[in-house]
Amino acid sequence: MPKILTADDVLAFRQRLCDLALKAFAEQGVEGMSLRGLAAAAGCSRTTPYRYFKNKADILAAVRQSQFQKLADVSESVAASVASPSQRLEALARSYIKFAISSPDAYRVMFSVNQRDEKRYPELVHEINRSQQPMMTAVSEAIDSGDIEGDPGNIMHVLWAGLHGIISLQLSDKLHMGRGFEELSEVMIRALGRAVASNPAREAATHRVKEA
Amino acid sequence: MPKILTADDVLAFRQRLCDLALKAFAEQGVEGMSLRGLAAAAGCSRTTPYRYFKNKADILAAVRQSQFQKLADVSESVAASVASPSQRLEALARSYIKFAISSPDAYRVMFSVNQRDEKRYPELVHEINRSQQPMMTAVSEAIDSGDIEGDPGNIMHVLWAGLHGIISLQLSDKLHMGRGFEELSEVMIRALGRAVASNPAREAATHRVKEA
DNA sequence: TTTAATAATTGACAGTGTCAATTGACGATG
DNA sequence: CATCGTCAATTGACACTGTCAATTATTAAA
Repeated sequence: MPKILTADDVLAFRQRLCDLALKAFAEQGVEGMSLRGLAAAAGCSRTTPYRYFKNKADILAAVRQSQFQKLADVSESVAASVASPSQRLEALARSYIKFAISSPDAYRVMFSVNQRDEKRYPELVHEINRSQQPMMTAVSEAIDSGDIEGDPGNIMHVLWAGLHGIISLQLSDKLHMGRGFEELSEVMIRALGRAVASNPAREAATHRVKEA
Repeated sequence: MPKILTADDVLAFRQRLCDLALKAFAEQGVEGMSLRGLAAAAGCSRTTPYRYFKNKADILAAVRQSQFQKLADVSESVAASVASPSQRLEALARSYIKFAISSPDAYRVMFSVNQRDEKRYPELVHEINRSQQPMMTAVSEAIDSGDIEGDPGNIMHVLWAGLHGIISLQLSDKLHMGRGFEELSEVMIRALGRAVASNPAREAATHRVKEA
């Protein structure tokens, strides 16, 4: 162990702890993710992590930030590869779903965790925003091109809400039937696309569940 | 304190503890909801709750069961008051949203809580199912009447996923703009209605749901 | 080699969930 | 009325946890 930690050493150990934390979270939930257990798994003493993180909440925030960063990266990459705003929206939705399903524990730690004082971690907030921006931009462009009408933030949130809802269902095993999830994803994606494409002002005050 | 506890006494104390638990959860989250704090608030000693509940998880399950029971009751009541399946679906969606928004803490404890081994609490599972059944029934009836086509469970889940997504957004303060939530709710409700009513088989051969 | 800085460890404390042993209250019984 | 036996309630205790202060170990600089 060197006397002076290089910045790389610090980052490496932080990343190592984050990986162990995610694994512990996946296996035993937030409760089971104990600092002492983490330290033991890392092969160091109990309080060593305190030199790299302020406290337990700090570690959790770092874990979440790291995962949101991954999601942001892949989203930006997907967004850069599709020109048409509407097709880009669909591609983003699919990659979002793929990300969640292929890393269920990451998705869980990102969203199913106490986000009471999230704003105390500006870097985390930044990554969260960055992960949403590609979808936001696609919606804005669709609005500019006249395909959609409404507030970009709100529309983006509706899309995201639908995705999040169906992903949550899948991750908590509410969908038993094997290929139910793929079908539902398609239904949801198209339903939301249709919601975006419609003009609520025209249909005015009466809302219908069914339309002929 | 009487020597022999009547069944009513037991239920009363359980309910009392559940109320205190919900309050603690609302104020300090799951972590802050400590058994000792609960006991102190109830005016009894630390281990007295152990005579009424097996452990902490048991209390949480009871709290959630109690809330799901409320939701099931109001849903059944709403369902009984609307004959038309499609209108009933819409009414159920609105009452569902109203329930969540007027009791945000209850909603949070119902869904944003570690549901790892939920199946170990059959009564809780029963209330959860009961809370979903009115919507399920409405969807089934809509299918029987030919308005909709597809698997009732899956369609119900899509509806629920959308509602849950937008409610989650609202409860975590992601929607800043004052009346954003009402607008989004309307968009979501109509979008989902349209999803149910549409026939994707015509658009693409891979997925199906259908229209009137 | 000595020194000063800093990484890492250990000690300690308050707080938690939980079980075992103890105390306390009360209806039934002699 | 006094005693007993039962069950509710309390206290004691243990193994945990997060976290800070004090201590030790390590190593670059002098």
